[in-house]
Amino acid sequence: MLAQIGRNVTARRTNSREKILAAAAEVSRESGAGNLSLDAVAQRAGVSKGGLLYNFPTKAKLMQALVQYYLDDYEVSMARETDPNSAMPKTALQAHIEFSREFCEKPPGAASGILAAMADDPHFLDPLCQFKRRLLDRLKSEARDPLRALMCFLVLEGMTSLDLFEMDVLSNEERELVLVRLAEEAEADKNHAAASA
Amino acid sequence: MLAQIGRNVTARRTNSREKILAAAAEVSRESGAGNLSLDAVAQRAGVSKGGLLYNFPTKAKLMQALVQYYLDDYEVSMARETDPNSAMPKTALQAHIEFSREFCEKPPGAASGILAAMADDPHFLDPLCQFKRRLLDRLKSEARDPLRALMCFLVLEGMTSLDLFEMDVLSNEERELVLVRLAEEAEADKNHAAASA
DNA sequence: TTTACTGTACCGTCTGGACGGTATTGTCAA
DNA sequence: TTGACAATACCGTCCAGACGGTACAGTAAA
Repeated sequence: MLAQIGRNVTARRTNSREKILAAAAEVSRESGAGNLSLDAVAQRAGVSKGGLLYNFPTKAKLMQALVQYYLDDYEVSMARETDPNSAMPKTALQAHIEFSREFCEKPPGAASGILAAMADDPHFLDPLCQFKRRLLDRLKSEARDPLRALMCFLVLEGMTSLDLFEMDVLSNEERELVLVRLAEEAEADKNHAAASA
Repeated sequence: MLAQIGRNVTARRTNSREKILAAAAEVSRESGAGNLSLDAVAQRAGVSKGGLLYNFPTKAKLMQALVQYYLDDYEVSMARETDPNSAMPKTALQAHIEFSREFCEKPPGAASGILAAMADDPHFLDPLCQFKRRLLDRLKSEARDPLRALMCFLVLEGMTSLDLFEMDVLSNEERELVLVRLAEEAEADKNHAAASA
């Protein structure tokens, strides 16, 4: 019977939530961040509108979850890459560079949810703002030269924002060139930190 | 005095158009980029809805004008600052830095219209995308080192995108530090170009 | 007379979300 | 073990209101 599949209640819900979140990002990308309707999301997610509202009681809750989803994803990656117990722990800057690369290589508009949230109410981006500030502080504190760290941060910020808007301004070669250059910078920082330790 | 200025028909219209464009940006900022309604814009601009639709027959036309308005502003500034006949002609990079500084110093969300256009339909940003690509090519061609130019471009892109989203990530000091650093870079480029000429 | 509007009334469509229902699973006393 | 009840995870329908856009009559300046 179906019962043999260990699909317990929680897993069911979690699955639905993720499906809905992914669907919301897709719809946002396709119909414009400001035209995200619950009906469209529900349909795309293969869920009824009632089911959608069950998981996210209001549209605002959905938007918040969309931002949080992105943040959690980052936080997990960052923790994993910089884990001092791992074989090759990275510095925060190295991890950030890697994450930015992945961000740009992801299917276009994977983070369109962020835009949808912003379109609805700019305050939904407040957690993202605080997150970025904390990240920047960490990058500055780990670097030889805080200004360089700041510049690196902004370069990546520029790159990812172009990507977020799906503005194909940079070629792949240009992107790669920049990432390699930043990686060198990060490597130098790392060696410096190791030497002075 | 003011009456002596022949406020002709065109000027009247132009005035209305600018008032509407400014109002649209304000409304976009206040109610979220995706919640820009024609009624709200008309009210804010002190224009009837009929008058709004007289100037911009459809919402799409308004959005396009919003983007074009920003682009024209930039183009005019750029032409003025880099005019070889002026006393102190700047390089494109120097002008771009200056423009980015002004962008960040403007009243918050002066360019929210861009976000509103994007929220409605991402394709409205196509002209902006092409514009950025042309700018980047110009910066690269004028610089000693194309990669450095690209990095400078991205730093400014990151700075202005944070500003566009009204994410107060950078302090004023940090912004100034970055701007000064970029200005030095641009100055070095300029001297190099002058020496090799 | 033309231009550049104002003001009002209206229409069709879409949207968030409230609501009532239902099937499945979990709990727990008898 | 079972039967009553409750919680979970949805489905499908409905509706008041908002929105973009149209139509049209009026007006004030050039």
